[in-house]
Amino acid sequence: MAYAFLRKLERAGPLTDEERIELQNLTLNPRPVSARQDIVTGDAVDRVPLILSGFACRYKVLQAGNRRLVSFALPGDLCSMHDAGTFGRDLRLGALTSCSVVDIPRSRLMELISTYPGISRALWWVTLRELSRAREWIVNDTRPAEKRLAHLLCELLTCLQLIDLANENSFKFPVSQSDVADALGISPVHVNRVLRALRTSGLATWSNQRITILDVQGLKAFGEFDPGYLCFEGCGADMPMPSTQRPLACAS
Amino acid sequence: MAYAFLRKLERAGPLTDEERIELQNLTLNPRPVSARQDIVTGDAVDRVPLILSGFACRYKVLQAGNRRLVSFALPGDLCSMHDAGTFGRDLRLGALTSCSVVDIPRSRLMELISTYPGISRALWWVTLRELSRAREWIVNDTRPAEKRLAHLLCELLTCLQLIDLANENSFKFPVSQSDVADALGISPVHVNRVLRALRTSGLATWSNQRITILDVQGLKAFGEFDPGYLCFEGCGADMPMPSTQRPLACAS
DNA sequence: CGCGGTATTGAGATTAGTCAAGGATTGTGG
DNA sequence: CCACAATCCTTGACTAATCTCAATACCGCG
Repeated sequence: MAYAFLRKLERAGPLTDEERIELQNLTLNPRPVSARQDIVTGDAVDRVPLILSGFACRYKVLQAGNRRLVSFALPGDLCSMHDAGTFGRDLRLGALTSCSVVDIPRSRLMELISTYPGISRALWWVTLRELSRAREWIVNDTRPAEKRLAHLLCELLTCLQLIDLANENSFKFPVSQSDVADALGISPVHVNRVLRALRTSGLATWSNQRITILDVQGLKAFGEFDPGYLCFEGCGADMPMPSTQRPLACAS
Repeated sequence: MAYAFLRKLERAGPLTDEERIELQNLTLNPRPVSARQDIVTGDAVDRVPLILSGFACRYKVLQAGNRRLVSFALPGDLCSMHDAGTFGRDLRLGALTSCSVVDIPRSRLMELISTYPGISRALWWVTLRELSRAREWIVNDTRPAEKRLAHLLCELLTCLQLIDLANENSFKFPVSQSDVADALGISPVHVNRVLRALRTSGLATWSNQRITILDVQGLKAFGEFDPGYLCFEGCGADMPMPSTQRPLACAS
């Protein structure tokens, strides 16, 4: 179950066996969360949720009553780690499908960060990646709906491939069109229409909870998708990093 | 000139006199950048730009040729500190007005982070704040244009007040409506129309490069502006922080 | 089989974009 | 200090994108 988590963190840079084991130990005793439920209820700032399986999202409910997702949370994603407390208090974390979640004590995470440079670096990387992705979503919001959806599908494909939840050109996606609408900031009806347009163009299809990209290169080009913002290259060897004990160093 | 910079960083938590002096020393020898010019040209990853005066922005140019801002950079803002290198390579930093900028050697910043816990914490805070703001911009993108602009004006007022560039209800804003359009993801013409609507509603005016909020409470309510996402409360005393030497601790 | 949620489609309303023109403002050089 | 150029602002008319409402079809599940 910890596979996706480790797989993802190792993108930041190599982990030692010891670090891997410590991280793996964090993933014991998961709890189920059923679809459409909030994963964090109340002000549980002392625990950091880690998604082990299922699709979740960070979101906010606007005054008009509509919801806007600011990011998806996929298996292996550590959520609201740095933005609980005074940060991101207004954002909620909800399960889109039924999920398996582990609540990691924040203090335990702190210990690991203080002890293991690799873990410190990895968690730094997670945060910077979030920032990069958030900004890409802002940019994506200025594209027309069709490109916007194309871009999102490419992002999902790429991120799910990383954790072996997608093959070369398709992935299971048991999420409603309404959820995607809230992720894109457009209406559910329009999602449906745009989806048809992509199907008609021979770019992608979505049926039986499975999204299939018929023309991967074509969809990426159309959606102006450049995976650079996903920071899969990790912190990079060219980055100045005076000491792995200093998380900031990793990214600066 | 370092006033805004220090003022801002101290929001994360108190700095010692020594830390303050070190930070102040970073702001020597600024260079001018004229309006409409990129502040960082080429791949100058070894230097971190700090805006001392003027309005700048992080932005990206889309395939269609239009530009989208992902954030403003105001006096005192340290830019692309953590997202240069592999992070945010596709984002550019441009001056909206003529600016005064200092290029801080990245290595020097690293030294300070490793040496001073207060500085380490402050720079961590800067990053998390950026994330929080980016997500708020995503949310704002789903509001209708009028509310979107209202929200932005509230954000600007609040952020500029912090560095004494705004009084109770107005601030100088020598930026074009086109720039605001790119920040909101709407057309310049529509910005103008929406502006008129706000004026007609008696909420705000913009003339002579000065934005005046006629009804601060009204505009905030209309734009659904809640300053929580700006993280002005800093890292908070309630946050677990095992050691100030560990930047991650501050925010987690 | 029937029910509830979801998907799909159409028609009309609304929001926002584009194009175009004229007016205002700013900056510059004589 | 003025004239000019350039940019920016403002507005109107039209177009395009998207939303809302509503009806129907589909699907999984009990």
